[in-house]
Amino acid sequence: MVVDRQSVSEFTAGRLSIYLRCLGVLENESTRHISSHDLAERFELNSSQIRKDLATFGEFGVRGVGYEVAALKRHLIAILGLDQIRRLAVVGAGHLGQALADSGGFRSGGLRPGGIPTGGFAVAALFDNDPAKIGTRTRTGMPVRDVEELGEAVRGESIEIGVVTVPASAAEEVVRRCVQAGLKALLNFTSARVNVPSDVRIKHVDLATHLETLSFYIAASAERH
Amino acid sequence: MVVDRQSVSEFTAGRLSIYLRCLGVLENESTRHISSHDLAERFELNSSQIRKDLATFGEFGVRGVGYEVAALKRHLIAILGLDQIRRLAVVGAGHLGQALADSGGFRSGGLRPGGIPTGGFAVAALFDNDPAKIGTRTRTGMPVRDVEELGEAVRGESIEIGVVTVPASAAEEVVRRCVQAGLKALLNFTSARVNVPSDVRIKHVDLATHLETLSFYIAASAERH
DNA sequence: CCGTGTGAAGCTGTTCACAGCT
DNA sequence: AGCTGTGAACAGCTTCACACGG
Repeated sequence: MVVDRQSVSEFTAGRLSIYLRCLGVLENESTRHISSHDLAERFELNSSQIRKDLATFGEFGVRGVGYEVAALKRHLIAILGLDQIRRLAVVGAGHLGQALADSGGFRSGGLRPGGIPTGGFAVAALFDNDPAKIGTRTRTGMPVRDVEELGEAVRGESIEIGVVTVPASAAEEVVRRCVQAGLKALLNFTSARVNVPSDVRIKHVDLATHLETLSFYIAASAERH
Repeated sequence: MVVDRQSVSEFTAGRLSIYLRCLGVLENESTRHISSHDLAERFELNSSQIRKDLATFGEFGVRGVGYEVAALKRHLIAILGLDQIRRLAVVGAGHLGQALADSGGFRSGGLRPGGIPTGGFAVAALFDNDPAKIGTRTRTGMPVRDVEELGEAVRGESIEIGVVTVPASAAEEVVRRCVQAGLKALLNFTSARVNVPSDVRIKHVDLATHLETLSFYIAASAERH
């Protein structure tokens, strides 16, 4: 099964990640097989959508039976590229950047049969441009490095993903640096909408907008003309 | 203009927040009027979409002229319910929860003509269930309170939005408590997909899924059958 | 007979194009 | 003449329903 990954929608890609999490739960409960219908019922998903999403990448199920939990989980790990550790650079050593660096990334793949972790994410380095912060360490001891070293670090330390946690006013400059450094995927926590070349993926996690959206739904209609 | 807010899509609501930010930039540059076309060009948006989104809530523009920046900004602030401070409770005093509490919420509305802040978000309290953490303070001095006090605090301190930053395994229990306490909007940072009653809004900000989605797009197709 | 994989139908969100107001 | 507001066309995502394989 060959698919152009870039043509897969973010909706689908995001759900693959959710399915992976569900399968992890089932595996812990020693469930060996599951049908799309039962999976949907159990985790409040849609069974047709599960089948469609999976069918994009191959034929993983058996008609009349369903899917084998462990095998499907392995496939999803491979499809999502989680069978290796992916290294992150956090740029911006403010409260949020330090918190993310200290949380140590995320274990995604779970454990292989032998108990060996299969992959996930690791924060490889934390950067800032403030001389007062450079050289200090976070609570868990991760050093704050000069953002001037970013390009060098990305190339020398196999870093693939940039996490941008600077003030909005610095976002454009920092994203430019990340692209320049060769990062192909960025997670942007600022409220700035920054443009990147088409071969770079950027995801916006804009907390202000999320809160404002919630505010919208709980607001009484009070607009006066 | 009367609209059932619940029927407005999250896409539209999110864009209103983005438009508000754009108008803030224009206001700082002393731009008085702008057409949907120029607004779209300037911030890489779509002009038809801007007009459609705004038209949902009223007729804010003048044909042949465009929109008045200050007036439209005021309308958006009212529509988004940002003409008052909305108070947040952060539940989970780990790295992320403390970082969010210390970042002090977000100023959304900007300044009124007189320089008075118009509104935004304020972190009113931080909770945890770990006796070792309760009673301690964050870097900026915010106290960590016992999650048992949540209901009382929500009712007594006009808290409207809950921010869930606990481990995934505790998410369901914490969300239940938030709903019980009377919170009508939740921002969930855990990877657990939790169900809430239909009168409560929940937004999932699942960092693991965001990273896994990025991983998907940068992964070489390596699935072996 | 059961459940997957999939074309077709349905629905939602986006873009187009123009009538109508200033 | 210029630009908004809006119905109609379009695109993309979701759901349905069933043929097919086990």
